[in-house]
Amino acid sequence: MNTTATKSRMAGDERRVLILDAATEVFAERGYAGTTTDQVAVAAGVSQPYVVRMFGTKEKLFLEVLGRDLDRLLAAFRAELGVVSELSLSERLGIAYINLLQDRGLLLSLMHGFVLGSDPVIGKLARCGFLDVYRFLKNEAGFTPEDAAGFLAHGMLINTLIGVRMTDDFESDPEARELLSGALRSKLGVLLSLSGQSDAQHLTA
Amino acid sequence: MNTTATKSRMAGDERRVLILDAATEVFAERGYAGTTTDQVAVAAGVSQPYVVRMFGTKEKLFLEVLGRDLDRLLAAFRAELGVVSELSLSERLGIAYINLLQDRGLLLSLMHGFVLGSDPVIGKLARCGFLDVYRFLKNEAGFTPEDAAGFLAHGMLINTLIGVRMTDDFESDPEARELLSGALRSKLGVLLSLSGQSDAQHLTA
DNA sequence: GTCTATACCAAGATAGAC
DNA sequence: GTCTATCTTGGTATAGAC
Repeated sequence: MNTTATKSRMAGDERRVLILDAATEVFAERGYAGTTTDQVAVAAGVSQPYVVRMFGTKEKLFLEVLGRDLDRLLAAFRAELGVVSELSLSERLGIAYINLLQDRGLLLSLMHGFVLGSDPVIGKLARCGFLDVYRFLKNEAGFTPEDAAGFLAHGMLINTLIGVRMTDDFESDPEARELLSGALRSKLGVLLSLSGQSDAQHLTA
Repeated sequence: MNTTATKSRMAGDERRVLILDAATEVFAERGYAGTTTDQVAVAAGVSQPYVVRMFGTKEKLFLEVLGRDLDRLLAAFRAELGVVSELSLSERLGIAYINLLQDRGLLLSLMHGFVLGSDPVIGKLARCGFLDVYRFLKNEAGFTPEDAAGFLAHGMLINTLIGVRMTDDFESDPEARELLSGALRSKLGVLLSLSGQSDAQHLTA
C-alpha cells in the first residue's frame, strides 16, 4: 500500500489537496478568469482533464479554493483566541495575518475572489466570507466596529500591495519599501521595528 | 459639421472617449481577463473589430483605462489642494475619494489593475500608479507615512467592499450595512453622520 | 471612420483507453 | 485513478468593403 505516493496513482483525496494547493497559487498569480485549468494541472503535475474531472468545472475548483482559504484564515485567527500572551489579541491577530502571507497564494487568491462580486455564485461566497471575518472580529475577538474596519482596512492594503507586487520595487524604490514595511508594521505593532526587516523576508523571496 | 454625433461617424477622439468610458465600466465589472473586447464594443455601441483597431490590443486598451483612472484620481485629489475650507485637507481628500465612486467603474477598474502585479506590463503601470498616489499624499498633501498608509488602507477597504458588492446585502444584512457605512464614514469624517445615509445613495442604486 | 466576414488559436470540457 | 485524444466554443485579431 502506497500512502506516500511514490509517483502515480494516489488516493483521490491526496491528489485533491495537491491540486487545491497548486490552484491556490495559480489563481493568486493570475486571477480567476486569467487562470487556465491547464496551468493548474501543470503546477500540480497532473493532466488538464484530470483537474476538470475531479472538480467538475473551473468555477467549482475556484469556489473550493476560496472556501478553503476562508476556512484557513478564520482557523488561524481562532487559534489565537485561546493563547495566553503578553501581546494583545489585536496584535496577535495582526501577526497571524502576516504569517498567512507565507501560505503562498492564500490571501491573494482570496483577494481575487473579493473583487469578483458581480459574479452570481463566486460573489455570494466572497461576500459571506468577508462578512464572516468581520463578524469574527466583532463577536469573537471583541473588536469595536471601528477597530474591526481598521483591521480589515490594513489587511486589504497589505493584500493590494502584495497583489500589485510592490515587493518587486522593494529594493529599487525607497518609497515602495517605506510603504510596504509601514503597512506591515501597522499590523505587527512593535515587532517589526525590533527585528528589522527579517519579518518581510518571505515577501521578497 | 457634426460634432454632437447624431449617430454614426464621429471624430476618432470622440469615439475614443466613449469606448474608454465603456471599457472602464466593463473592466470594473469583470476584470481584465474576464472582459471580452466584444463586451466593451457592445457597451460602447460599436463593433468589436473597431475597438481592437482603435487601441491595437485588449491589453493596450486596459492600459489606457488604467492610466486614465490614475490621472483622474490624482486630478480629483489635486483639486482639493487649493481649496479654502473649514474642513481639513485630509477630510476633503476623503470626501473626494468617496465622490469618485460616482464615476462608475473608476476605482474598481483600478483595483483590478492593482491585483495584476504579476503581469509584466500591467503590473508595472499599476505599481507606478499606486506609488504616485502615495507620493502625492506624502509630498503634496503633507501626510506622514503612517497617515498616508492609513488613508490608502481605508481606500482599499472601500474598493474591496464595492468590488465584492457588499452593497448587494446592504438591505438584507445589518452587518454588511454597518461595515459598509463604517468604512465610508471613516473617510467622510463627521459628514455622513450628519446627513444620514444620503451619501451612500449612489452605492446602492 | 466604421462595418461584416472570417481566420485562427486558446481553453474548458468530454470520451474512452489503460 | 489517471492519461491521451479530441470536440466545441468563444474570443482576439485581421482583411477588406463601404
